[in-house]
Amino acid sequence: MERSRLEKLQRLKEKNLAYPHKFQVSYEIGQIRSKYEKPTDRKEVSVKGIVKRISKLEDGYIVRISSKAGIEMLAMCNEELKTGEEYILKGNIGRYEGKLCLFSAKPVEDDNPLEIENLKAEYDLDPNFEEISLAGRLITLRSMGKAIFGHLQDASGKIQIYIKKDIVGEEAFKDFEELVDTGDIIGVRGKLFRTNTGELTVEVESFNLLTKSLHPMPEKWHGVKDVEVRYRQRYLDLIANEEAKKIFLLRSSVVGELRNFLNREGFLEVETPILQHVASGANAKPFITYHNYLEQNLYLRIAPELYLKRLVVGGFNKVYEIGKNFRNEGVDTTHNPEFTMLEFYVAYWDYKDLMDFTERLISHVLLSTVGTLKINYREKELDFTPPYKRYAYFDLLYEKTGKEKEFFLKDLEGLRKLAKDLGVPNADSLTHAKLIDKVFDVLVEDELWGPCFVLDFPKILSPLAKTHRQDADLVERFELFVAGKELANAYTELNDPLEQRERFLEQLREKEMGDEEAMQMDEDFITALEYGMPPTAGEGIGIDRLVMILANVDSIREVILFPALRRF
RNA sequence: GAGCCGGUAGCUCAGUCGGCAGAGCAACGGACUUUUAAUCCGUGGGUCGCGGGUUCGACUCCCGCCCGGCUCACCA
Repeated sequence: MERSRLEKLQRLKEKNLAYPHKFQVSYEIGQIRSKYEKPTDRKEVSVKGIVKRISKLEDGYIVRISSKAGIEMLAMCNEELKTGEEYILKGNIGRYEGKLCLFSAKPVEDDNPLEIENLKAEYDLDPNFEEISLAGRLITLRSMGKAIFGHLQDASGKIQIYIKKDIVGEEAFKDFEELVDTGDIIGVRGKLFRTNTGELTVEVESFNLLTKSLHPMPEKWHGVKDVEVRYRQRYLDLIANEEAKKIFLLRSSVVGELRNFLNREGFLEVETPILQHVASGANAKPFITYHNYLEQNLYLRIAPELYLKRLVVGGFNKVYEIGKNFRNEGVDTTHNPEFTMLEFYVAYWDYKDLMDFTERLISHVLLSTVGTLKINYREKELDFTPPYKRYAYFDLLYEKTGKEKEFFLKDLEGLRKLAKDLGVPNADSLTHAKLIDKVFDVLVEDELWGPCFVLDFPKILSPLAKTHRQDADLVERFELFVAGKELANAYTELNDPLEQRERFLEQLREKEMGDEEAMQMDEDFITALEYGMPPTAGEGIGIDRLVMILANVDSIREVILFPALRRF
């Protein structure tokens, strides 16, 4: 804690001004901005302006340009402009932190450019001295002597405040100067106006310090870069780094739109146990915990699958759950020990119905969050316009190796040799199923860039999927691949309890042969199947990975608010 | 778990060959009533991740440990 701030807090306490219980706000910051700032639809325009200030970003420059009369806006530009020079800039009109901004701006010759005033008149409305009260964290302060400017911020946006000695009075002005720091949370009451440069601003008539920050804020220009601070103290990341905040707002709207879509399609949202007696439904190592009263070990679920299918047995024909799964495995850029999955099940559908449905679901999420089906990921385009390409599992392997399905399923030693030649680690000790999986991984997965379905997996990889109607070696299963990563996994569900028991037994044999991730037998689930589960299809979608793709980030930690880290 | 890279002021980062620990922002004092990465003048601020070792002398070289990043292995 910083000593000067503690001393200020002490004085606030003496004046009985510290930590008030309530401050009435008339708007959220983002609300008042959207009331007076119209959406821009990215129209291409040319604007005339004088360059006032240039700031370098990682990629290009952000430029403040001004009209002759001093009205200002921003421009994002890749070319280096000269301060003080007048340019005509052509670009797409948008907003950056609420301010009008010309994106992809390029200097051009144009005999009929707009004035900044024209754009402002169109998109930025006159607040007409509306009386409002707002609160937020004070993130910048610019003292001019007898007047002070600053910005208040919350997750919805930021807004400028203007504190004038004449207006707030001698004593309040002195209090502000002596007791308020950047980082404090303050409430203001006053009139909305626009400054000479055109920025929406609260002319403060009175203010209250609501909460003192006892630590200085991260640096305003560079933000917080240290990932240890960003992940362990995510609140600082959210305050200081606009990009980080945007990712989590995006994540929230993705999850919201998934719910909207599924609810509209007649699905029922349910919650199933996270503490389970049997860790099954996926191939993974579980976390083990202990329940004192029950006097037994429980597992944190590795998947909700077997419980959701029990609900289909119970007559809930369309169910879904969005929730955490827990897997006691490595941590890296695509794996966090707890991660969020959407799983849904539909009675009387098969996996082909699910492919069509997946295309509709993804389309809905993309259009309602990022607003387009074509996005850039890692410098390459991803086009989610349906239909996605569909490839049969063994066709992909045949293309790469010239070998047919029989080779992979029957010639274990030949397969083992192929795996070794491909450099698959521990090829000598892997089980048959693992070998196929690894070989597919090495040969094919990275190349599945555009969204595509891989379908008809070998049965030995899929203990819960129904045998293929045309080929007893296969199951009716598909995975959706995007950017070389598995994004969704789905199949026609195995609903024959006798066959399901055999498949579990096969898994137990795999476990004995050294596959630690082979599935556990779930007798209670088989009992449920014995009562009869209708023909059903089910699917799981990794929410974290979906958000990674939409946010164009390559680490799962960027889309999880508090990712798993070692205790410091 | 292995290999490589990193940890220096509240934040972002420099620190040469082993020779007094640096800048910008933030903070503190002062000027400034439409500024906006405000500007101008001045001041203070360090367990150089932790612990050993080498050396007259270590942020710097060596060893061990902690934390993180990337790559790999396991996994979605």
